[in-house]
Amino acid sequence: MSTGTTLANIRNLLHQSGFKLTPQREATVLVLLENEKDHLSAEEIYMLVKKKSPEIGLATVYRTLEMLTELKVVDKVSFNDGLSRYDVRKEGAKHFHHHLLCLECGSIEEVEDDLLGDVELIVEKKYHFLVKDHRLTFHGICSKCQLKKKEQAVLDKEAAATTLP
Amino acid sequence: MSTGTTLANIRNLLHQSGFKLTPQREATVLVLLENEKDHLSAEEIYMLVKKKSPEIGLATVYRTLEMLTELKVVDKVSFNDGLSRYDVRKEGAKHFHHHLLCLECGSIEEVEDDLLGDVELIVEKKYHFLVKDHRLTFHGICSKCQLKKKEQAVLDKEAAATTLP
DNA sequence: TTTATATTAATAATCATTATAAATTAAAAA
DNA sequence: TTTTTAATTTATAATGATTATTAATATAAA
Ligand SMILES: [Mn+2]
Ligand SMILES: [Mn+2]
Ligand SMILES: [Zn+2]
Ligand SMILES: [Zn+2]
Repeated sequence: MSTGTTLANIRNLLHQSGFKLTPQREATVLVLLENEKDHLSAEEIYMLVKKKSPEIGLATVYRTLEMLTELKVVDKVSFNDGLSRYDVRKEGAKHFHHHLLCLECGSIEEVEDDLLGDVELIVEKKYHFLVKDHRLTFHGICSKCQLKKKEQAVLDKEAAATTLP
Repeated sequence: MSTGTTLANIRNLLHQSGFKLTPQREATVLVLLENEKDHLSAEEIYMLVKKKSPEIGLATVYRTLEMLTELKVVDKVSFNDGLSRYDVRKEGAKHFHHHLLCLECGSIEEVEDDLLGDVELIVEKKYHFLVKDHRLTFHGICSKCQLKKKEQAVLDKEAAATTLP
């Protein structure tokens, strides 16, 4: 059902680049693939990998993530919360997807649409900058939190109506 | 000559929010204004502030930066180099400007153009996400480094022509 | 002036990440 | 197969950025 990145693909990519897919690396890759919608930190990945391979070391996870970032299997992203998070790059997608970060609940939604084509052209023409990649995150309020706020506003109004005559 | 943020503006803003502009805070704000094109880290700001007020403490700089971020006087940004950088928000500009990060030389160029209007509309319509702010950074090769690369390619070709007959 | 509050400096503590060194594993050579 | 070499890993120490703590100082209120 998925056109996405598979373990076999990644194994080939590593071999082509002169690396081997050790059991530790395989366990790390599997955790990433099993959670591809998430944006896990190194520590979170480490905890999940330990369930499969309890003997793995944190430094190995960091080294593996660095390698996977180098090979563009994952993208390292930062949402201004003081640590790096890792995002599996979709196999088909030429461009990196975008993010919607909710300022209320902290949720992160993914946007796969290719929205920056025109913008990149402007940047290349006007600034003579050769674009290779991008990072785009919108900060705002997710639909759930907008609803919650509306409901709260209704409750507040009712409460005001009963206390003040 | 500048429609930008001034010390007086910031003093007012602090007072409105119930803070005072202490000498330490003033020194920190001045350093930020004197380097508004840069993207200084807390440590770099601390070093510059120490020239004006050698007795200032690093924690005070951090606290001041946190306050200024809260008041939207500065934006806290991260370029995946492991630390936070601070960017003075232009007074007039409603939207946060964009960045061009060169993967060769590490330089950061600013893009003031409002490029995301249409994109934000799509996000609001399709994802029902209420956009408040954004972060957009392009990764690529700056014009200088493109030139350097071209020149190097010419030199390489010449060298190959003289060694191999 | 006395008292309360805000702010600061100095420093310790924490958290994420990287470096180091010894041990283990896998590949290559003999 | 044994020996040697290189790659990889684990455990742990070190580092670097940021945050928390605490006692001192400055400012405002009573
Ligand atoms: Mn993502
Ligand atoms: Mn900037
Ligand atoms: Zn939300
Ligand atoms: Zn460059």
